[in-house]
Amino acid sequence: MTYQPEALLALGDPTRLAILERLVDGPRAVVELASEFPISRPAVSQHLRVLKDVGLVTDEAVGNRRMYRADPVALGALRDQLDTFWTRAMAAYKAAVEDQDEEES
Amino acid sequence: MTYQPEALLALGDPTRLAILERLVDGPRAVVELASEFPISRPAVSQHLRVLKDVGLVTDEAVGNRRMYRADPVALGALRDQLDTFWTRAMAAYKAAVEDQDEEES
DNA sequence: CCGGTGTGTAAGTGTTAACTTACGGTCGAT
DNA sequence: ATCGACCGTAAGTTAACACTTACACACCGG
Repeated sequence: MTYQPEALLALGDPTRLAILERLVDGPRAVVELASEFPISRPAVSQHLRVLKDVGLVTDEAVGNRRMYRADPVALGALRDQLDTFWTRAMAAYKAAVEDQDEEES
Repeated sequence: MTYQPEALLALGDPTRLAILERLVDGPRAVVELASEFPISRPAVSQHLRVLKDVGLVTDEAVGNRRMYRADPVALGALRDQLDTFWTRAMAAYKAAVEDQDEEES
Protein backbone atom coordinates (compact mmCIF):
# COMPACT_ATOMS: atom_id res chain seq x y z
CA MET A 1 0.00 0.00 0.00
CA THR A 2 1.59 3.24 -1.11
CA TYR A 3 1.31 6.56 0.60
CA GLN A 4 -2.00 8.29 0.05
CA PRO A 5 -2.07 11.97 1.01
CA GLU A 6 -5.83 12.10 0.54
CA ALA A 7 -6.47 10.79 4.04
CA LEU A 8 -4.30 13.49 5.56
CA LEU A 9 -5.84 16.17 3.37
CA ALA A 10 -9.33 15.05 4.37
CA LEU A 11 -8.54 16.07 7.94
CA GLY A 12 -7.88 19.64 6.90
CA ASP A 13 -11.33 20.78 7.95
CA PRO A 14 -11.86 21.36 11.70
CA THR A 15 -15.40 20.00 11.72
CA ARG A 16 -14.37 16.90 9.80
CA LEU A 17 -11.50 16.26 12.18
CA ALA A 18 -13.87 16.63 15.14
CA ILE A 19 -16.29 14.18 13.58
CA LEU A 20 -13.56 11.59 13.13
CA GLU A 21 -12.52 12.15 16.73
CA ARG A 22 -16.00 11.21 17.87
CA LEU A 23 -16.10 8.13 15.68
CA VAL A 24 -12.79 6.97 17.06
CA ASP A 25 -14.41 6.13 20.38
CA GLY A 26 -17.29 4.19 18.93
CA PRO A 27 -19.92 3.95 16.20
CA ARG A 28 -22.42 6.75 15.73
CA ALA A 29 -25.42 7.48 13.57
CA VAL A 30 -25.68 10.63 11.47
CA VAL A 31 -28.39 12.11 13.64
CA GLU A 32 -26.30 11.67 16.78
CA LEU A 33 -23.34 13.41 15.19
CA ALA A 34 -25.47 16.22 13.85
CA SER A 35 -26.87 16.90 17.31
CA GLU A 36 -23.35 17.43 18.65
CA PHE A 37 -22.30 20.00 16.09
CA PRO A 38 -23.70 23.42 15.21
CA ILE A 39 -24.23 22.45 11.59
CA SER A 40 -27.09 20.86 9.70
CA ARG A 41 -27.49 17.12 9.24
CA PRO A 42 -26.75 17.17 5.50
CA ALA A 43 -23.49 18.97 6.24
CA VAL A 44 -22.52 16.09 8.50
CA SER A 45 -23.47 13.63 5.77
CA GLN A 46 -21.18 15.42 3.33
CA HIS A 47 -18.28 15.33 5.76
CA LEU A 48 -18.88 11.65 6.32
CA ARG A 49 -18.85 11.08 2.59
CA VAL A 50 -15.41 12.69 2.31
CA LEU A 51 -14.08 10.61 5.21
CA LYS A 52 -15.55 7.47 3.68
CA ASP A 53 -14.09 8.21 0.24
CA VAL A 54 -10.57 8.30 1.67
CA GLY A 55 -11.23 5.18 3.71
CA LEU A 56 -11.02 6.72 7.16
CA VAL A 57 -14.52 5.63 8.13
CA THR A 58 -16.83 2.77 7.25
CA ASP A 59 -20.60 2.71 7.33
CA GLU A 60 -23.11 -0.02 7.97
CA ALA A 61 -26.87 0.03 7.60
CA VAL A 62 -28.54 -1.11 10.79
CA GLY A 63 -32.32 -0.95 10.82
CA ASN A 64 -33.48 2.51 9.99
CA ARG A 65 -30.17 4.23 10.62
CA ARG A 66 -26.65 4.08 9.33
CA MET A 67 -23.77 3.59 11.71
CA TYR A 68 -20.39 5.13 11.01
CA ARG A 69 -17.11 3.96 12.56
CA ALA A 70 -13.49 5.00 12.30
CA ASP A 71 -11.38 2.44 10.43
CA PRO A 72 -8.44 1.31 12.60
CA VAL A 73 -6.48 0.12 9.57
CA ALA A 74 -6.57 3.51 7.85
CA LEU A 75 -5.69 5.26 11.09
CA GLY A 76 -2.79 2.89 11.59
CA ALA A 77 -1.51 3.63 8.10
CA LEU A 78 -1.76 7.34 8.76
CA ARG A 79 0.17 6.96 11.99
CA ASP A 80 2.84 4.94 10.19
CA GLN A 81 3.19 7.66 7.58
CA LEU A 82 3.65 10.29 10.27
CA ASP A 83 6.16 7.99 11.90
CA THR A 84 8.31 7.88 8.77
CA PHE A 85 8.15 11.67 8.63
CA TRP A 86 9.36 11.77 12.20
CA THR A 87 12.13 9.26 11.52
CA ARG A 88 13.39 11.14 8.50
CA ALA A 89 13.24 14.50 10.23
CA MET A 90 15.14 13.06 13.16
CA ALA A 91 17.83 11.66 10.87
CA ALA A 92 18.19 15.04 9.15
CA TYR A 93 18.48 16.72 12.52
CA LYS A 94 21.19 14.36 13.70
CA ALA A 95 23.09 14.79 10.46
CA ALA A 96 22.96 18.56 10.87
CA VAL A 97 24.29 18.33 14.41
CA GLU A 98 27.17 16.10 13.33
CA ASP A 99 28.08 18.46 10.54
CA GLN A 100 28.21 21.30 13.01
CA ASP A 101 30.41 19.25 15.34
CA GLU A 102 32.80 18.63 12.49
CA GLU A 103 33.11 22.32 11.79
CA GLU A 104 33.84 23.12 15.42
CA SER A 105 36.55 20.48 15.71
CA MET B 1 1.47 19.44 26.07
CA THR B 2 -2.19 19.13 25.13
CA TYR B 3 -3.56 18.15 21.76
CA GLN B 4 -3.32 20.89 19.16
CA PRO B 5 -5.41 20.32 16.04
CA GLU B 6 -3.79 23.29 14.33
CA ALA B 7 -0.82 21.23 13.22
CA LEU B 8 -3.06 18.63 11.62
CA LEU B 9 -5.23 21.27 10.03
CA ALA B 10 -2.17 23.00 8.60
CA LEU B 11 -1.51 19.90 6.50
CA GLY B 12 -4.86 20.22 4.81
CA ASP B 13 -3.39 21.91 1.76
CA PRO B 14 -1.68 19.62 -0.79
CA THR B 15 1.10 22.08 -1.58
CA ARG B 16 1.79 22.68 2.08
CA LEU B 17 1.95 18.98 2.77
CA ALA B 18 4.37 18.53 -0.14
CA ILE B 19 6.56 21.33 1.18
CA LEU B 20 6.76 19.71 4.59
CA GLU B 21 7.61 16.41 2.93
CA ARG B 22 10.63 18.05 1.30
CA LEU B 23 11.76 19.66 4.53
CA VAL B 24 11.56 16.34 6.32
CA ASP B 25 14.62 15.09 4.46
CA GLY B 26 16.74 18.14 5.12
CA PRO B 27 16.89 21.94 5.35
CA ARG B 28 15.98 24.03 2.35
CA ALA B 29 15.95 27.68 1.39
CA VAL B 30 12.83 29.40 0.08
CA VAL B 31 14.26 29.74 -3.41
CA GLU B 32 15.01 26.05 -3.61
CA LEU B 33 11.50 25.11 -2.57
CA ALA B 34 9.94 27.60 -4.98
CA SER B 35 11.89 26.10 -7.88
CA GLU B 36 10.38 22.68 -7.16
CA PHE B 37 6.76 23.78 -7.20
CA PRO B 38 4.64 25.41 -9.89
CA ILE B 39 3.82 28.37 -7.66
CA SER B 40 5.48 31.69 -7.03
CA ARG B 41 8.08 32.27 -4.35
CA PRO B 42 5.82 34.44 -2.16
CA ALA B 43 3.26 31.64 -2.17
CA VAL B 44 5.90 29.34 -0.75
CA SER B 45 6.75 31.92 1.88
CA GLN B 46 3.12 32.09 2.95
CA HIS B 47 2.91 28.33 3.27
CA LEU B 48 6.09 28.32 5.31
CA ARG B 49 4.63 30.96 7.57
CA VAL B 50 1.61 28.77 8.29
CA LEU B 51 3.80 25.75 8.98
CA LYS B 52 6.00 27.84 11.24
CA ASP B 53 3.04 29.27 13.16
CA VAL B 54 1.88 25.79 14.11
CA GLY B 55 5.42 24.74 15.01
CA LEU B 56 5.94 22.15 12.29
CA VAL B 57 8.97 23.92 10.84
CA THR B 58 11.71 26.15 12.17
CA ASP B 59 13.72 28.74 10.30
CA GLU B 60 17.23 30.01 10.67
CA ALA B 61 18.94 32.90 8.94
CA VAL B 62 22.19 31.78 7.39
CA GLY B 63 24.05 34.39 5.43
CA ASN B 64 21.87 35.79 2.75
CA ARG B 65 19.26 33.08 2.81
CA ARG B 66 16.87 31.55 5.31
CA MET B 67 16.91 27.84 5.91
CA TYR B 68 13.73 25.98 6.86
CA ARG B 69 13.65 22.58 8.55
CA ALA B 70 10.93 20.22 9.74
CA ASP B 71 10.73 20.05 13.53
CA PRO B 72 11.09 16.43 14.72
CA VAL B 73 9.44 17.22 18.05
CA ALA B 74 6.26 18.53 16.46
CA LEU B 75 6.17 15.61 14.04
CA GLY B 76 6.60 13.19 16.92
CA ALA B 77 3.70 14.80 18.77
CA LEU B 78 1.55 14.53 15.67
CA ARG B 79 2.43 10.86 15.29
CA ASP B 80 1.59 10.27 18.95
CA GLN B 81 -1.79 11.89 18.46
CA LEU B 82 -2.56 9.68 15.49
CA ASP B 83 -1.39 6.75 17.57
CA THR B 84 -3.98 7.46 20.26
CA PHE B 85 -6.61 7.69 17.55
CA TRP B 86 -5.53 4.30 16.30
CA THR B 87 -5.52 2.83 19.80
CA ARG B 88 -9.00 4.11 20.59
CA ALA B 89 -10.43 2.99 17.25
CA MET B 90 -8.90 -0.43 17.77
CA ALA B 91 -10.44 -0.70 21.24
CA ALA B 92 -13.84 0.29 19.87
CA TYR B 93 -13.50 -2.30 17.14
CA LYS B 94 -12.63 -5.07 19.57
CA ALA B 95 -15.53 -4.09 21.81
CA ALA B 96 -17.90 -4.27 18.84
CA VAL B 97 -16.62 -7.74 17.92
CA GLU B 98 -17.09 -9.00 21.46
CA ASP B 99 -20.62 -7.66 21.59
CA GLN B 100 -21.43 -9.50 18.41
CA ASP B 101 -19.96 -12.70 19.80
CA GLU B 102 -22.19 -12.37 22.83
CA GLU B 103 -25.28 -12.07 20.68
CA GLU B 104 -24.39 -15.12 18.66
CA SER B 105 -23.84 -17.27 21.74
C1' DC C 1 -51.39 1.46 4.60
C1' DC C 2 -49.75 5.64 6.23
C1' DG C 3 -47.13 8.93 9.09
C1' DG C 4 -42.68 9.67 11.23
C1' DT C 5 -37.79 8.98 11.42
C1' DG C 6 -33.26 8.58 9.32
C1' DT C 7 -30.53 9.31 5.41
C1' DG C 8 -28.30 10.71 0.80
C1' DT C 9 -28.04 14.00 -2.93
C1' DA C 10 -28.76 18.35 -5.89
C1' DA C 11 -28.62 23.09 -6.39
C1' DG C 12 -27.38 27.49 -4.86
C1' DT C 13 -24.87 30.78 -1.93
C1' DG C 14 -21.23 32.96 0.72
C1' DT C 15 -16.95 33.04 2.72
C1' DT C 16 -12.49 31.45 3.19
C1' DA C 17 -7.96 30.99 1.44
C1' DA C 18 -4.43 30.12 -1.98
C1' DC C 19 -2.29 32.60 -5.47
C1' DT C 20 -0.20 36.58 -8.13
C1' DT C 21 1.81 41.05 -8.57
C1' DA C 22 4.12 44.83 -6.44
C1' DC C 23 6.94 46.77 -3.01
C1' DG C 24 10.52 47.30 0.63
C1' DG C 25 14.22 45.63 3.20
C1' DT C 26 18.56 42.89 4.27
C1' DC C 27 22.87 40.71 3.18
C1' DG C 28 26.98 39.75 0.43
C1' DA C 29 30.01 40.56 -3.38
C1' DT C 30 32.29 43.44 -6.73
C1' DA D 1 28.80 52.11 -2.58
C1' DT D 2 26.14 50.00 -5.66
C1' DC D 3 24.19 46.06 -7.67
C1' DG D 4 22.11 41.71 -7.43
C1' DA D 5 20.29 37.77 -4.86
C1' DC D 6 17.13 36.36 -1.26
C1' DC D 7 13.21 37.05 1.47
C1' DG D 8 8.78 38.82 3.85
C1' DT D 9 4.51 41.40 3.59
C1' DA D 10 0.42 43.99 1.62
C1' DA D 11 -3.24 44.27 -1.50
C1' DG D 12 -6.29 42.34 -4.71
C1' DT D 13 -8.43 38.51 -7.31
C1' DT D 14 -10.34 34.10 -8.18
C1' DA D 15 -11.63 29.53 -7.30
C1' DA D 16 -12.64 26.07 -4.02
C1' DC D 17 -15.60 24.43 -0.44
C1' DA D 18 -18.36 24.28 3.64
C1' DC D 19 -23.02 25.17 4.49
C1' DT D 20 -28.20 25.59 3.93
C1' DT D 21 -32.54 24.56 1.87
C1' DA D 22 -35.27 21.46 -0.82
C1' DC D 23 -36.26 17.07 -2.54
C1' DA D 24 -36.47 11.93 -2.97
C1' DC D 25 -36.03 7.40 -1.04
C1' DA D 26 -35.79 3.44 2.51
C1' DC D 27 -37.24 1.51 6.98
C1' DC D 28 -40.31 0.90 10.91
C1' DG D 29 -44.42 1.28 13.90
C1' DG D 30 -49.31 2.66 14.22
